[in-house]
Amino acid sequence: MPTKRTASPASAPPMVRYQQIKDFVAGKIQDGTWTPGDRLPSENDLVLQFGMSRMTINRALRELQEQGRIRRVAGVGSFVADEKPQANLLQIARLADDIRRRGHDYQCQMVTIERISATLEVAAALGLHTGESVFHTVCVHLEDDVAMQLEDRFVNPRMAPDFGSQDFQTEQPSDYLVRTVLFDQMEHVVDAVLPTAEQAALLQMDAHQPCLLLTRRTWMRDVPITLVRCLHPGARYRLGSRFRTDGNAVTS
Amino acid sequence: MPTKRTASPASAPPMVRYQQIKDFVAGKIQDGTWTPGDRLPSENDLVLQFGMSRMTINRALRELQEQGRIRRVAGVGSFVADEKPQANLLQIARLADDIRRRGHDYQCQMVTIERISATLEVAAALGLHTGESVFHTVCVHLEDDVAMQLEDRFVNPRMAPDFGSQDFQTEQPSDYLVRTVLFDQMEHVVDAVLPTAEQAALLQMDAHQPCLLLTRRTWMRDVPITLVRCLHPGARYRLGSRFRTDGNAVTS
DNA sequence: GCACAGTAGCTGCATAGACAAGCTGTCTAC
DNA sequence: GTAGACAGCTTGTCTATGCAGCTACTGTGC
Repeated sequence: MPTKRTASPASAPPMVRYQQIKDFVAGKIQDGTWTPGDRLPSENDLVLQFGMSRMTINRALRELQEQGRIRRVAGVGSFVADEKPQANLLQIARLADDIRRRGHDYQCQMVTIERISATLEVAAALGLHTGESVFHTVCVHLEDDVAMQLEDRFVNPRMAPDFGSQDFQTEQPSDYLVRTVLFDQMEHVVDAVLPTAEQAALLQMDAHQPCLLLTRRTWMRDVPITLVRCLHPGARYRLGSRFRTDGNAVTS
Repeated sequence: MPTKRTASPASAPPMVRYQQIKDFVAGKIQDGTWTPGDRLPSENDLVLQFGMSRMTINRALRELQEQGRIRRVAGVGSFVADEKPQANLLQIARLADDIRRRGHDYQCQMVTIERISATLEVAAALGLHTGESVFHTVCVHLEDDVAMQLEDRFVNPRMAPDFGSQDFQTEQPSDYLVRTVLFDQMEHVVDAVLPTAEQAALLQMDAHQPCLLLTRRTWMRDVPITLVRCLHPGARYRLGSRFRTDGNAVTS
């Protein structure tokens, strides 16, 4: 069959074929259809299913492996990787998992759940106009009853319209967003700051001790999704990353 | 011509063909034969030069682009990327360049250059025995005469035996190391701390204001090269990174 | 001198086929 | 029953070729 490039409407991204496969697989993983350890269809299965060349399928899966989303073993197959979505960068994705992995008790205290008018700063960060309505949550993450993080989150209602009607006693805001909203871009900024008196109280710490402030923003196709400010007592938390210059994360 | 895979001796890495091209190009960049902005041979040039298929050349160059080593423009050509070795992560590589890029004045004050016996902590970080000799430098980096970073560095003399005999008035320790010692692995840890009185004095800051402490270690083939502790006044400096989940760095 | 169309060269993507190499389960010879 | 050979499936790599889309240059007509 001769190559027949599907003409791409100006509205949508070009969507080259290997990207379609990447999105297909990433979507299955994202929505939970395929879970860590599951076996993916073989390259030849996907060739038959999508009618593409094996080289195209191969490129898609190879890039997914480079991103750490899947694991491939020659002679065996491809499998959904164990979850560490952003392990390549600062390992912040899952404070809760991190705490549990160390064998400690994790708890989350919701402090605030509300819908407010965006301040100038929040509006700018989320690409909205000042005064537009945004979701706002505040919660404290505890390790063995010691406060590790004060999470202050703003969510663009255009990207997560049902955010306000969730029960955040059973599921954390971050887990809900990860589960329901895909993102393709992320920004981290790290500051060292002193907490306000109120923040220090919520974190059960001395207001004169320094904190790490991690500000994270995420986007999908250049549309902002969420702005989170995570405040960590400096004495209790640090950020780290280790990697090889060839781009592969260090496994140890 | 039929495919004729060159048998790989057990001693050497497999050296698949696209990797040969990657090494060839990376080597030319590393040794300075090709400098940032230089145009690479076109894919077809390399096809002729190496006698490989264009798809093989294409894969090599595409992966080099994903690593940020080269820049490719459809219809124009491939070029050596402007140097930012670790731009994918925290953008810490070159404080001096960063300051100059913002159009400000940069200066470096050497505070200490010495050879000392490794403390327990330093020995552990550099994989040496306590009491072994290590190089130690301290310097302050200034932006428009304002202290931005206090750099406290320990260097493994096995990896950089001539480090002690350099003239650090003309070249910074970090530049000398980047120029002479390759590394293939790097670790970053970020803390929020209060400076000691001595540190605060060197940084011309209030000792009660928080600092970002960035601790970086580098390795070559699992042998530690250097341990650096960079202390930044929290009010004057922040760390940031932005990236796409498809692995490509965000250009803006 | 200038605007514009044509063209050559480059990267980006896709294909079909082939061989290599690793793993697993089966089947046979003993 | 067990050890070893083998077939079959998987991923990894490479080739030769083609088209599409982009950019820079060049020559032509005015």
